Amino acid sequence: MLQLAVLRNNPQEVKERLTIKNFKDLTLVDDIIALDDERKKLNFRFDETKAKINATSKEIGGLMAKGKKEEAEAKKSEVEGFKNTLSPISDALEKAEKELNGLLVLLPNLPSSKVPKGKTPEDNEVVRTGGNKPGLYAGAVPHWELAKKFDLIDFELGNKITGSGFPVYKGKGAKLQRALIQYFLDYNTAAGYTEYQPPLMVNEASAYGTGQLPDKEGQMYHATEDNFYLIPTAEVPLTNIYRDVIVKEAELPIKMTAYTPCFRREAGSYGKDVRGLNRLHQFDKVEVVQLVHPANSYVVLEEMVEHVEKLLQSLGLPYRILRLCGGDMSFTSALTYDFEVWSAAQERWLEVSSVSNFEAFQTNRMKIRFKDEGGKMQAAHSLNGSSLALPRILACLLENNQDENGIKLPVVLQGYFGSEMI
RNA sequence: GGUGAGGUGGAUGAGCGGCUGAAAUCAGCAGUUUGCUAAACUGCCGUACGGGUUAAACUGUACCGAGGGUUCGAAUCCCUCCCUCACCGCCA
Repeated sequence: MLQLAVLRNNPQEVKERLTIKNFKDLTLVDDIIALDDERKKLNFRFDETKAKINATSKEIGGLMAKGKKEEAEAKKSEVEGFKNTLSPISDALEKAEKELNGLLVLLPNLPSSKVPKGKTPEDNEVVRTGGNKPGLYAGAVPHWELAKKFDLIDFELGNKITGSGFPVYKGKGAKLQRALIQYFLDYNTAAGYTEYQPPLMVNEASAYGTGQLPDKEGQMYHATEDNFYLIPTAEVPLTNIYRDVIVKEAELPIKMTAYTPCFRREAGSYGKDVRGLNRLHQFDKVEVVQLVHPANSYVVLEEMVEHVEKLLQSLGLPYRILRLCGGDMSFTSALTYDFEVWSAAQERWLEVSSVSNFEAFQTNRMKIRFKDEGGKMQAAHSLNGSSLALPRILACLLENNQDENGIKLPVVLQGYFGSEMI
């Protein structure tokens, strides 16, 4: 949620930046400011009237104590009058506040100045690439066939137990998952992130806090009986750890990491896009989240990008880093880098990580704040990134490293997995 | 799931329906003094939205788990919900 002050101080600039994000409904900005003016007026009148009521009520107390009943009764009817004028003001104020909030959450975050203009994924900017695309041997096949050949993943079994998009990992496949998770977490904690094991379901307030609600209601699994949502990413519980918390300036940056399964209903496409591990309803991911001082957030963003990049390098996967254009960015982000790895047998890039700076968009809504040196309350900035999403990493590891003898694992995983080859 | 107790400021913990935005203690911050890995004393020490000011000062309103209600007036009474603790039941 954008800060009202930002809109009020510079509505023209806000509109220009929203346009970069391909946001069309610019009159919303003016509507919000007008509504806020209205709210202020009502608020003033409300306070004024309430002050009279409070003062008069106090007098009544004094009069009663002195036994001056008649005067007290007169005051009572006076208060009665104030209350009658108050109630329409109070209703209007409540309505204005609700409307204001309702409109405010419709505005996406402003893109940072680095965001390229553009509307579609084609307009994303390739920042850099790394690694080499492997030349595959003649018998190379896509990962879903490798999964079957080596008995690593049973997709049909998942269909039976739950439904499509819920694969069953078994044997070496299951162990490789565990190895990847362990490696990723160790890599993150070595970089100073504190490991967490958060709940996999969150309440409404948490889903609202990170911006999944009200925006993406249909994309989350909803346990209606208890009104809990299955987390679509560890970002939700991790960031919410600090919801409504005023931290000390010296505590920043706060660095958190967690492995969790992620659940996404993903109303979506069919065919080759969702084949095998490409897109799932349940998948594993290790996430990193940082809460930082606003002055540092863009430096930290670059650090996080580098952090994820080195992780990909250590796995020996060819990758590219994209700076997302305005039209392809998420609602909440100010600047996002996507990481894609090359799936050699499918001959396509697969997104495996997304690293974003949200500036104060999430923290403003969640009230994650700190007191600066001048004693002023400020919203911290929040960032997060995947390090990494497992399924597509697994797909690329299998496809890119296959040869006549099997599948060779990168050195960094061998210790965790217990052998060099599948 | 059942029964009972309870949810107050960073923490502990008071709080007859008006004098309580909230005692006290601890922690924290600033200063004074004695002086030296510290003690004593003094002051400050919640958040949000307004008014006001060049900026302060000053000032209004709201908030004592959440939402309703009673009342001239509610942290204090009533209702609903949420959560915590204890005991019982069930159980990995």
